Amino acid sequence: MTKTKLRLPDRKVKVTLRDVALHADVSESTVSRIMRDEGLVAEATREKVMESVRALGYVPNRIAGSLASLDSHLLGVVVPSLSNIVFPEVLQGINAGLRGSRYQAVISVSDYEMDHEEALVRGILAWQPKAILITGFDHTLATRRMLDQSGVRVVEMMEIDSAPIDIAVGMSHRKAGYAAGRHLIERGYRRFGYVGHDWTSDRRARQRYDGLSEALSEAGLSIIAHAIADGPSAIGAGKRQTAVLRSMADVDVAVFSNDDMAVGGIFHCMEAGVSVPDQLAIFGFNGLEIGRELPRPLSTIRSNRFLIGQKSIEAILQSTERPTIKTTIDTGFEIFPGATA
Amino acid sequence: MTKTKLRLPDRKVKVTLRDVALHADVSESTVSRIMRDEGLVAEATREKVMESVRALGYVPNRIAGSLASLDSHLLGVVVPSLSNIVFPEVLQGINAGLRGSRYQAVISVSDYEMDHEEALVRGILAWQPKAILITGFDHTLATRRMLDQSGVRVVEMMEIDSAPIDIAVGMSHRKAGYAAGRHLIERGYRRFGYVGHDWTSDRRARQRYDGLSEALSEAGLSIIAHAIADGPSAIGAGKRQTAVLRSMADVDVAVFSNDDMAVGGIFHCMEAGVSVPDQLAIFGFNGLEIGRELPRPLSTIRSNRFLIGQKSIEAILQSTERPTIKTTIDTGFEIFPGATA
DNA sequence: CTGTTAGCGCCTTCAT
DNA sequence: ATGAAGGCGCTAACAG
Repeated sequence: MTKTKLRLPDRKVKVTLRDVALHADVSESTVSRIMRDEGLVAEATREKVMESVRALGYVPNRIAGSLASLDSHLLGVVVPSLSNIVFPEVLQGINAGLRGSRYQAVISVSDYEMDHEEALVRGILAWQPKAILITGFDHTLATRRMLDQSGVRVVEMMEIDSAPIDIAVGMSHRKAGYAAGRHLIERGYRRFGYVGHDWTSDRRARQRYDGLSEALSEAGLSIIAHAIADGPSAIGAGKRQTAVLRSMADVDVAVFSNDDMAVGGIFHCMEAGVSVPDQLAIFGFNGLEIGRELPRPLSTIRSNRFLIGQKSIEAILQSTERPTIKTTIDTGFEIFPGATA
Repeated sequence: MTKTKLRLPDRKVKVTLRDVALHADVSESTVSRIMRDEGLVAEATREKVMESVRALGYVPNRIAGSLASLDSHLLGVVVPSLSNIVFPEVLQGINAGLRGSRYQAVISVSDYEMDHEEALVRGILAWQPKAILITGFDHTLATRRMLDQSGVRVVEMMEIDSAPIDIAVGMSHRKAGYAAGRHLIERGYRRFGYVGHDWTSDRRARQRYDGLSEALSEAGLSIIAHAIADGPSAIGAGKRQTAVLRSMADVDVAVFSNDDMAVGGIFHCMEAGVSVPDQLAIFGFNGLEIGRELPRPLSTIRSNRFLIGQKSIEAILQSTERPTIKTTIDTGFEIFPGATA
């Protein structure tokens, strides 16, 4: 038996930069430069090396790379949910903004639990991201402190009614609620009902409600009946709570916490033979596709979810160092008159 | 001026394991053990160290940790889209399955572009994940080779009609289409129309169509009219194509590529005053909430998206080493009779 | 129960 | 245009 050093030769041996360097008979740094196409390299050398790369099936190890360069090229993203379609839409905007850049988003879902969010943020920071995009202003104290002290860029998405840690990108939900109120008052509605879902986890719905109340109050009006579902927003919940609302008071318009709930309201009216908007007007929030395609387009407020994601990325890429001044970016909203109110 | 060594003392100096060790007057490995709570440590030492951790605001660097331990605890996930709600639902299942485990999912979106998917997979593999969950069986040759050679666990999600690289978790779309056909034939329908969307990016819709055709063919029937939208599935597209279909032939049932399209069909009928299912029956696929809450519940086939995500994680966690045998997990489907067909 | 010693795989000066 | 040397921050044996 020859004196060969024992190795584990089989398939699973991961091939490293060094293996490529040996195979191509150049130094590791040359291979490194080529893999990152940075610095000058002779065309002949490059080809020789790339051949070795292919031959060995080399895949660079970004973990080692990030450690050495102290730059992970990672962005952390935290959203509360994926079942509410608005958040996937924000993610699409993020994705679109990231195309072509060398950054990579790492998405986490908090399920509307602030403690879980805290754990997620801690876990994300451990990956040394260049930035964190998080939903809203509601975080535990520890989360806020971690984000602040991390020194990385922080975008708080969806709303702009508070002071951000670094950057806020979104719209004023309070103003949206107010605008809805003004709009409906001008259209002659006076007997307002409200159909909503659990506010404890969705403070922005609450803010819209507050804005609505303010507009009504200024006009000497108020919301005369409320029907609130326990759980998250959903079509079925909207349907059931609309029935509840109608049994409570004779309202001429129902304002919903969002389009999902409002679509449920429409379906209830269809089933109950209630004419919309003559007997009951319906107003939502978000501007989802389903609302637009209903036989009678849903009256609602369009929020620009995709734009929020996109602008967030733009803001970060503009400068990956956190400046001393805080930024707020208003992506606006727009009343969509529709035909249900 | 005293002879102090110049440092950059300000906030941004990242604190490392070593800083904590020095501060607490223990060795680095002790701190390391405590941070990972692994191995035995005296309670007194632990507290002393944790105090230093808090005092310094130490956040472990997982990049360095992963490099040293050769274990990233990362799972790569690739879905084609987030706008089609079924994929967020799969992600929720993944998330649920991951809760409590020490793995973290990194999600990427291919936008139904196989070349982009290839780039994503390459990028993910560079992070040395323990597994990759990818959608479907349609990948570029290079993607397939990378996945195969990587040696990591690979789950191909959503469908099970082909041989997987490692694990397949999903349902037979061909059988679902076939079942829909049988069901509708038994209910007496004979003049079949089909409303669909772009097949090139959604091969599973095509498989359901093939299954449907097969069932019809066995009964001596066939699809007598097709209306296909160019773009992706959407309510609006379903609505418009239903109008097209009705102008083409006098069908008594329209089978849709999925529930989004089918809901559009329902809306078209409402607007056009077409009675469902008497004048036109409508059948979808997926079993989305909206279908169930319609005044007349949508007849459809329930797929178990959440379960697919969950089972995929289970399969991986069961053994993070790729075995030689391939596994297929059928998450099934179920006809939901509804009231539109 | 705690410390020591080597790396993990790559990048970044700095030479040459 | 290329190479050599020294880390990046942490973990993994092994001692003790």
